[in-house]
Amino acid sequence: MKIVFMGTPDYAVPTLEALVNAGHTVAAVFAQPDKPAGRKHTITPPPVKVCAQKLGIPVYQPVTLKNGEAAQQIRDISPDAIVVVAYGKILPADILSVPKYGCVNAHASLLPKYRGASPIQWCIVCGEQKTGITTMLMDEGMDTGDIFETLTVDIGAEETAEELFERLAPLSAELTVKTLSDIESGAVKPVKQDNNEATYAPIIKKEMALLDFKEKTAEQICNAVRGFYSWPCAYFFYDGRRIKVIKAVTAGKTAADAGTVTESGDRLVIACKDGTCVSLVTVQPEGSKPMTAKQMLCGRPIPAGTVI
RNA sequence: CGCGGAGUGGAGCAGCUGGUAGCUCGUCGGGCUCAUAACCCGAAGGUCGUUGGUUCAAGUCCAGCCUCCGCAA
Repeated sequence: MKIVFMGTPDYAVPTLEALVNAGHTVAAVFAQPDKPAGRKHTITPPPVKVCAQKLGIPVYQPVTLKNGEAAQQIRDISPDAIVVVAYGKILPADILSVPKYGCVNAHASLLPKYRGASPIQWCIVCGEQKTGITTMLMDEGMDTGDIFETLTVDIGAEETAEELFERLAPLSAELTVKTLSDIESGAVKPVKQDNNEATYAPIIKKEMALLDFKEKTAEQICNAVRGFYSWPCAYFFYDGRRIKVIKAVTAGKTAADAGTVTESGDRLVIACKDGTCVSLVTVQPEGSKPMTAKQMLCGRPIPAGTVI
């Protein structure tokens, strides 16, 4: 099949590679424009672009798809299908209508649950035990297209978003290749989503990862720590300094008010909502490397009784 | 030239206005105890990232370099 691939981050790279390995002709790759990144603000190309160049595929990085220019470029290429994985832009109707097989998107959730930009993180933050990959025929909405196929996976009890990303990326590639083949052979028909079941996974903002020990249970805190790792990373403030929480586990019950530090020594335990307790195992104070809570307390004590 | 923090005994930190270093934890030895990760006593262990400069004297001031990290993107 002649394909135009659209994707940007690491997560999309395995799919691009899989398409090529499956024998498809990837005629062009669309990725977000290069952006300044890192401590020095060096202009950095997105991973998909790097991969495409290595494969010798022409790369397009339009700032917008809405002015018709990209649509014309794609019409000139005249692909059988457009495959979209974590591209980061909504495709306008004049692009959606170009390929005869339509635009196929692999979304990292079990649609219609967790539509939106950050399904993987929110699944974990919300304490889901299962998630998956859904391939769908894109329409103009946000992940509202008709579903082709799904693939379900269990989420590990201690799995972080970063780990889940790495696990899902190749599965996404696998399902995408399968779906394309099934579309071509007519083995699969798109099925409408049940909009009443839809939930949303909005793009994550830094502030969302601020831990509130008073309003969340220990379990919710732990889920947030896992789900927001490694970006932006769950955190709280103490003494004016931001402290990231890398790893946390639940730690029984207490009668102390939520937000109170109940143990400060070998462990750092904080009371949460409903009498639950969370033990912060690995933390990273602003400006420092990650360390155990015990190590941090040696040099920067947080006395028991302190209310966070 | 995006902003900022940091490199001090095994770990995490303190050390203000310059006169050879301190805290918590750990380690080792001893003691208490039925016992202990608890407690008490004691000990070991640091060319203070690196280079050069200022000075009678620098971890402490100045300049350069290396490395790490947070923000931002």
